[in-house]
Amino acid sequence: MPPRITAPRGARDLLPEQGEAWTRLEAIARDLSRRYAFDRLDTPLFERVELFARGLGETSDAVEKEMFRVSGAAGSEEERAEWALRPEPTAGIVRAFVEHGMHVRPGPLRVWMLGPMFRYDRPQAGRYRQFTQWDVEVLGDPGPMVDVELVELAHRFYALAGVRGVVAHLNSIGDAECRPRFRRALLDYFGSHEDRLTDDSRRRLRVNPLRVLDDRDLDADLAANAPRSLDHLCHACREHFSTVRSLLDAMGLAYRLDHRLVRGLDYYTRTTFEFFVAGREGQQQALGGGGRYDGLVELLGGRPTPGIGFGIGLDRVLLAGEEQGIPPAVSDPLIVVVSADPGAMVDRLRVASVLREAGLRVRPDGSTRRLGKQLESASKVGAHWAVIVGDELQRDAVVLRDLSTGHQEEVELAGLAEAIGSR
RNA sequence: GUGGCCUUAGCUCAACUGGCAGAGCAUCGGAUUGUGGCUCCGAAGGUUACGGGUUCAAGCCCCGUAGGCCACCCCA
Repeated sequence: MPPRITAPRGARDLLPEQGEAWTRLEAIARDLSRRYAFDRLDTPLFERVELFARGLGETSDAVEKEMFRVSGAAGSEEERAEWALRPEPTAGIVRAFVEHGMHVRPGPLRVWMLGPMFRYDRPQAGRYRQFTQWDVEVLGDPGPMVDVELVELAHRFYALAGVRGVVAHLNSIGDAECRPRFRRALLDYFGSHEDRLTDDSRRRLRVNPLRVLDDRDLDADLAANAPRSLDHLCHACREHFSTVRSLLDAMGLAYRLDHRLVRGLDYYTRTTFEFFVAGREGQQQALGGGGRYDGLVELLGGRPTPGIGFGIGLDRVLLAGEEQGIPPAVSDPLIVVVSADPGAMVDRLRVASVLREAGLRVRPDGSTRRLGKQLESASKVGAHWAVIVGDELQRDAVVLRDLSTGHQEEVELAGLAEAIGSR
């Protein structure tokens, strides 16, 4: 026997029994996208490495150590890995925005996307090399109203998905004008305490001082006394953030200020947020996150255009739901068409066809087993109804049996779908 | 990328000190040719994750690899 081939590390199969739950989550995402007036925009699963390097920042973890690289066919010009599977959606969407000159479209562009993202890190529960994200982006809207609209949208998604106790962590990390000052303050502060930093943080201090705040090994007092971005915001950023906060309050949306929330990707400016189940913040289980990126379009060669968006990890939402004991998703009632006559294949197909025409969910039993076996099998696959095709067909009728009660009666074919639908 | 724990049938797990690889559930068939869920009988299902080593003998001991999980790291 040849060696067995298994799924790639960190990638999973979606099994039939999980399908309904995924379909339900995706349906919520699609419906909310529609209700909040976002239009669908899909970009390729892979892009040039250069796009992510420029967009997310050379020193971001996503680029520095998690890039899932792909190359062209052996012998092709692209045999060297020049592409990478997308680690996040924003860079690709902004690339498309610039490439297709979408800045000339009327009004801010509001788009959504749903699909797999890839990061080459070490898998763990809730952390996969391929994971699915629902993403929304708004380009050309400086806010601050839209900032709050997005936080509200995310909250609504979690509520509909049935995850309770989701809390938004919020921060503002300034813009091109004030961020350099904040950066310098961090450099001065951590530079004078360099002996108390981990090796990793010392390295970060040189390449990206903001991310020292991400270090969870940071001594408590060192962290508590560290410069806060909110204290270094320029006037415009301070105004922006203050309006965001008052709008959140007015909308009754709870949030927690998190001074250490700086986000791992360099493109963020001003408002940043991450969503957690309250009390589980420490366990690397962010359910979603996002923020404003007012400089990214320009960075990728477009005209200066503000942007904001978020991504929600559906895998983790599903996990959180399971942990909270959310009842499993149920599918539509199933009807199985059975017959004692092995030759009645056409009859079974025709009856099934009639029911499907009426929108019902039907699987005909194609076997030649005894009727009892067919009914048993129907029960086991979870059918609610059995339609028994037999001699009654000469009178244009079949027997409709309720598999949960055992009650059955002869029903005219013409009224069968209605008879099922009315119960 | 670092450290730790784990891997036996589709699933959950047994297998004494290194001595014939098993059970329950699930699947399929029969008892029962137009009436299921219960019961009884039977079948099928394994390179014990993979590769090597020690041994008369390895699921068990040793080494390596892969995968899963946990803690880091980071994020969704």
